[in-house]
Amino acid sequence: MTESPGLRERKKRRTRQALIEAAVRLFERKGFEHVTVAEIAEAAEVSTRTFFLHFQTKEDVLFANADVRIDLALQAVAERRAGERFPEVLVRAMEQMIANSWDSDLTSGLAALRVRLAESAPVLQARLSQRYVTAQTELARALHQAYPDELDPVAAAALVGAMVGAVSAATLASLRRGDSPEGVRNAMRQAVDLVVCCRHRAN
Amino acid sequence: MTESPGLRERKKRRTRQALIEAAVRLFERKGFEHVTVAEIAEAAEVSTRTFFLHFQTKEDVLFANADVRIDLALQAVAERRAGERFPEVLVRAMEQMIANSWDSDLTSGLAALRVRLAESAPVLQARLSQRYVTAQTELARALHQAYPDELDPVAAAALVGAMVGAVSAATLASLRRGDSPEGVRNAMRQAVDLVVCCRHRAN
DNA sequence: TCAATCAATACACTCGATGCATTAATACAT
DNA sequence: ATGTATTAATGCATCGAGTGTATTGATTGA
Repeated sequence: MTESPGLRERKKRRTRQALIEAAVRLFERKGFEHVTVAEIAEAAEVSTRTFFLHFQTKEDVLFANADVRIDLALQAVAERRAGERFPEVLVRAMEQMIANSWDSDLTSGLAALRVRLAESAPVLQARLSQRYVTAQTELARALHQAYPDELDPVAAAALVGAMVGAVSAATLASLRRGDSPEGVRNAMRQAVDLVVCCRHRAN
Repeated sequence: MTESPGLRERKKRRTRQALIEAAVRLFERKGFEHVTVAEIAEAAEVSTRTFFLHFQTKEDVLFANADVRIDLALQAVAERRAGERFPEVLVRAMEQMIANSWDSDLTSGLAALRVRLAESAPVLQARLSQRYVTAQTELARALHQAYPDELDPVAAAALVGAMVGAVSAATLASLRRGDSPEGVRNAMRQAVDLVVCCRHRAN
């Protein structure tokens, strides 16, 4: 499937990975605000300018590869089956995002780190929040376009907002409480169930 | 009620107001990113340093006096009547916030301006999102403390997240669509109704 | 082996934000 | 009225994030 990436591309990915690991290590030790981009670059043995070649901002290094999650949700909407109603589609989209969170950020502890760091770094907290709202917005637009007759833009936004809002708030609360990855995933799933009101499902 | 503020205090408020008005005017004309703090200060005829004496960041000037809204919601929870259940309390809290939005930000067009500016200014978009999430978090904690036996922290977060998520998403969508203040308020109210599921109310 | 591409670098610069010392106007007590 | 304490506002120096631009040097493909 993937054409072998070539030496240049491999080296690029290596420096990117080195930057991420250096950043995470330094953030863990000293906190987000007390680490400069220059430090990160030095620890990764590249120039400061190179950091900004890979990441738009200092925060972005903590959200590397996280955009995939939104794409998964959009894909779930795009690949809906013929007669499927939008509540089910929305739930499937959320399940995709939850599964991906589990695989990439929850088990690795990255999600927990982000929330911990955000406690004391307003910029990071803002960026974290923005990601949820952006996901909401894009998912709402996709859902509106998939069901244009039944969901006007505002109704779609409200529906998706309730869902994503519940899940994100539950996730944050669970992470802040220090729950295990399994606990966080349970919190996410229960939030989904809460919004789907009267429908119960097996544990 | 309010002890006459005194000359010093009045002057302070005047410079604050001058900064706000200068900032809004410049942002409207040139966009958020293309206005420097130095420009704002110059337009308000104060020094750059003075700007940061009144506002923590360049974004904050667009959210002046907006923290009152969260306090109103918290107050609604604190002043709940004896036998009241949490769904009603939450709805009342939301109605407080909606009413305050209407009075201060919606009719003045400030809310619309913020959303318009946020389109092209990532920092501003992040800050805007952060405000919603912060409101969620604080309201959830208040509700949990008000009903500690019936709502554990995560459940409260999910419930409040659904409500605030729905309202904020609907608000954003409505503002982006260019709705009138009345239209936006309607969108907010419908979002509340959506979350309260099966309960209908008069227009 | 030559030319094209592109990741990484160096350097200069803008701008947001903070610390600190100073000024001058207001507030307050005698 | 007069002296003293506050404190809003200022000036100056500095840090750190982020960008524009030109350059170097290693990979790529012919």
